[in-house]
Amino acid sequence: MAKPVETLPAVPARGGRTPRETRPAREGSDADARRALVLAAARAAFFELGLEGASLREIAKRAGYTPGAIYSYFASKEEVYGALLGESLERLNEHVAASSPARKGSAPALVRAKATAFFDFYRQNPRDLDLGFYLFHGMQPRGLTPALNQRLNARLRDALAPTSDALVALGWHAQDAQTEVTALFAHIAGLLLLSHTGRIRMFHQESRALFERYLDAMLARAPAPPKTRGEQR
Amino acid sequence: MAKPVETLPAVPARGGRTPRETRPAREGSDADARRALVLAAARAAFFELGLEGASLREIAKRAGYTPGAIYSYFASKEEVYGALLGESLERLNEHVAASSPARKGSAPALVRAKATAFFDFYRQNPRDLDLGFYLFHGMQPRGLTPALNQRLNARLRDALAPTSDALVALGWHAQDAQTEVTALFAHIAGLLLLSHTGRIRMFHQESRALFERYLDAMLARAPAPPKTRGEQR
Amino acid sequence: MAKPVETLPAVPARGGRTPRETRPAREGSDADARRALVLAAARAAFFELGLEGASLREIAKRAGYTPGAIYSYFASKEEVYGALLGESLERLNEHVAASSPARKGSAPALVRAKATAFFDFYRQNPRDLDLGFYLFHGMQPRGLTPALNQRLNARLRDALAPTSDALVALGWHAQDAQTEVTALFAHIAGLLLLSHTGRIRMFHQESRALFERYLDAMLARAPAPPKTRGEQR
Amino acid sequence: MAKPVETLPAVPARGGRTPRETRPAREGSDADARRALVLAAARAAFFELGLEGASLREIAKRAGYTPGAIYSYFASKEEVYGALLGESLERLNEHVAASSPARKGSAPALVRAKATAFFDFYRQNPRDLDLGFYLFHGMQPRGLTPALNQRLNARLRDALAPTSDALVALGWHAQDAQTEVTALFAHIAGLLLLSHTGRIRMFHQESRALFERYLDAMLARAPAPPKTRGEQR
DNA sequence: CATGAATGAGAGTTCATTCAT
DNA sequence: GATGAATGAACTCTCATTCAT
Repeated sequence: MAKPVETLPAVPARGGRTPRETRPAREGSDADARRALVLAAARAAFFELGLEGASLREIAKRAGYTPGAIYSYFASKEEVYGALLGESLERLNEHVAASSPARKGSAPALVRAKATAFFDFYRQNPRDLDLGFYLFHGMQPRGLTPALNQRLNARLRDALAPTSDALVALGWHAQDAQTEVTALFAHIAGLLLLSHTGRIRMFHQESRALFERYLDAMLARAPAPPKTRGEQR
Repeated sequence: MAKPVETLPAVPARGGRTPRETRPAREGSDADARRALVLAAARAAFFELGLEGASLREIAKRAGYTPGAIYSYFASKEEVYGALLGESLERLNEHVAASSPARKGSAPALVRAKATAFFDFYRQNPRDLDLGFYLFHGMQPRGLTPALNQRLNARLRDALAPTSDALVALGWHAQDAQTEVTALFAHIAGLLLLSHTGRIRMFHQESRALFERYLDAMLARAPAPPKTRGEQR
Repeated sequence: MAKPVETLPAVPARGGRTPRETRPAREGSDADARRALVLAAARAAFFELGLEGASLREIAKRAGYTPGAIYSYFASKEEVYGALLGESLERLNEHVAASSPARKGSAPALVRAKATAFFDFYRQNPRDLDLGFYLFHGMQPRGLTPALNQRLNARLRDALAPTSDALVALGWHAQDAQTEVTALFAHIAGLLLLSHTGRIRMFHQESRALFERYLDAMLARAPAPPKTRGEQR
Repeated sequence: MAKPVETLPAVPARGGRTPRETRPAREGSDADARRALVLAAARAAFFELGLEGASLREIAKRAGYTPGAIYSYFASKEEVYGALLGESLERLNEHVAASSPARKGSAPALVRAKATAFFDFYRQNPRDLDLGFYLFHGMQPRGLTPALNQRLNARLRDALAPTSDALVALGWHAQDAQTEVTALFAHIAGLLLLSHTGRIRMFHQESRALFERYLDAMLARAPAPPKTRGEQR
């Protein structure tokens, strides 16, 4: 429900000093807040201008810093992006993992729960969808090291795994399950693609209904003879 | 109709220079062919590297030119991109406009024809989808002037209009129609999003069936009492 | 005698056009001259300011260029230094290889010829000695890639080899010969060290006599039982 | 005599902090020790990385400090280098001044004593030779102010003066004496140049014999009619 | 005295663009 | 029409230095 990431942690007004008596309580709290400030500024800049379009100077300006100051918190521009997207996928992971159907035991309900968690995450945090842009497109922009790209891709696979596993438990072949999950992800991405670009506003409200319809269709394509548990994975 | 800049002459096979002895009657054909050569090179470069990732030097190298030579044909790098995407939207426009149902007179068939034309265009020309990347995402990257961005957005709206009009003819409110069309476009974009990035391969073959299912669902939501307002607009 | 490297190749005054009729004669002659111009500017800058002290901006300014223009000729600042020192060692190599004693057959005369060639090269081209500074000190400054460093070290070894071989032919053990050659090199470097820094001027004229005295002492230390030729190398 | 900044207190073993309970009587001794700690760290860093290659951050890290803390002891990075080299020349000065021949009265013995003291100083403290690198080369690197450079040069002249004076006492013209001393210094520098770079090891043991041979040759060049001017200066 | 945050200048490098030839 | 040389602005990043705490 809460959007911890989209909500900016209480950032002290620059220059506003933390009272002395509360300082030793949590060491590094200020630093964390400032790091989050940079991340928030970077998130906005990447959102509007893209990975390469958003210069470090621009990010710094939005955060109220000099470019050099960013390097107190991150080793490189790429690492800012990596921290942002990595943390986003982490939250997605947790969100999907935490979701479970109201009635236990029903396999289709499990699939529905996982898939809906997936959808809802991006519905409630549309900027995270945008952040993963290059990742989802399989792009390799100049500013992104193959090493980081692979690390992020692995995280995305992890996030998709629970839904895929649920489908396998429902009787799908592993490969088909993966295909379906990818299609699902594509659907979500497409459905939300334009819903936050200012192109249309009202669409956003309908998107969930459209998604559920899609989900129903997918579940209706369940394999005819449900396999006995045991050989999945 | 189209501005000369936006017209794409039949693109010669890359590297296939028109031999001098077969110079066609029409003066300036050579120039057009070379212009097209540059555009083809730029299309490939933009596709692989993105708008900012593809340098003019890279584009020129692929076209067999020096960077300076590009300026014989285009005023700026941005204009190369604009010509490319503008022409792509032009072709989309024509493709959608040319489509019509087998049986005339049936309103749903018209919608289906228009929507399918839309889908097939991008299915058959996935690179055009990728080219419109920044446009579809509402981005404003460093290398793209707001003026050009708006011009391109207008073209996209034109391309979406026929389908929207067909829905209105079917009885939808204008605003609802536009919403549905945008959703349709988003669906297409999402469906095709991952189909050419190497993430999955088999999905590509299923995408049309998935699209038709989506289209059926949309038509099934047609407004109860078909209005007789005729053709507004 | 001639100092081809220290002498600047006839560089056309910037903006002075080469007459048209002479242009097709030697393609690239202009480019070579300008490359040499950059190298000469870099040599001077490195000499006065050191490898890290001489900025690309400074080098460019001395050459009458913008920093970016340097990259038309060299891929990096390090490559400028590498070209400079590499070519210097190349000339040293050739100079030593070309030297031979007046009377053939005398082994000590051969050693003397090789060693003197070595000494004279740096005596006549003192800036080359300075250029190799980091190399001779075995330093690994920030601006120098290990790869380049190794390549240059290999070239220096090649230049020292003829003298070492001559000593081996004289009857020294290979390892002793190498030690002596290194000592010789150190002596040369020390002797010339201050002779071109403006600290003293007249010393330069005496340096050769001092060197010959050192050389005599070295030859006087020749191993007692001269080995029969055959097993060297 | 020496400025407090230039005085080097007995350098504590790196990492060996003086325990608080043994705090010596003299106030400020702790501060001096910490200052020396910084100097020792800087010496090592400059030795390995050069003047510009060694960042303040690196120096501070080796001393167990943050960069800002350095400014409690030195006004600038340049001043650290100045203190280091200045103190080195000071020690050289004292070492040469303290040396005297076994048998008093012999003028050549005095020269030999002074010159040998000079050589031995650098033989026993090769890092000091390396530290004076930029000075001995007459370089003006980016990080070195002309003012400091001149101050250090004056100190070097002071250190060379006793030997030069001894030569004058032996009958040389003042100018010739200075030339000889500079040559001597160059010889020392060259002889020791490679003895601590790992290039060769055994050479180090021979260096003194080679130096004495050189010294003999120099003394043999003594002017024919020894002057009786006594002690000028 | 020492820290951690921040600055501003400057580093090497890339790139769209211009222009004489 | 095309080239090669060159520019100038912008980029990411480093570093000596300052200062409130």
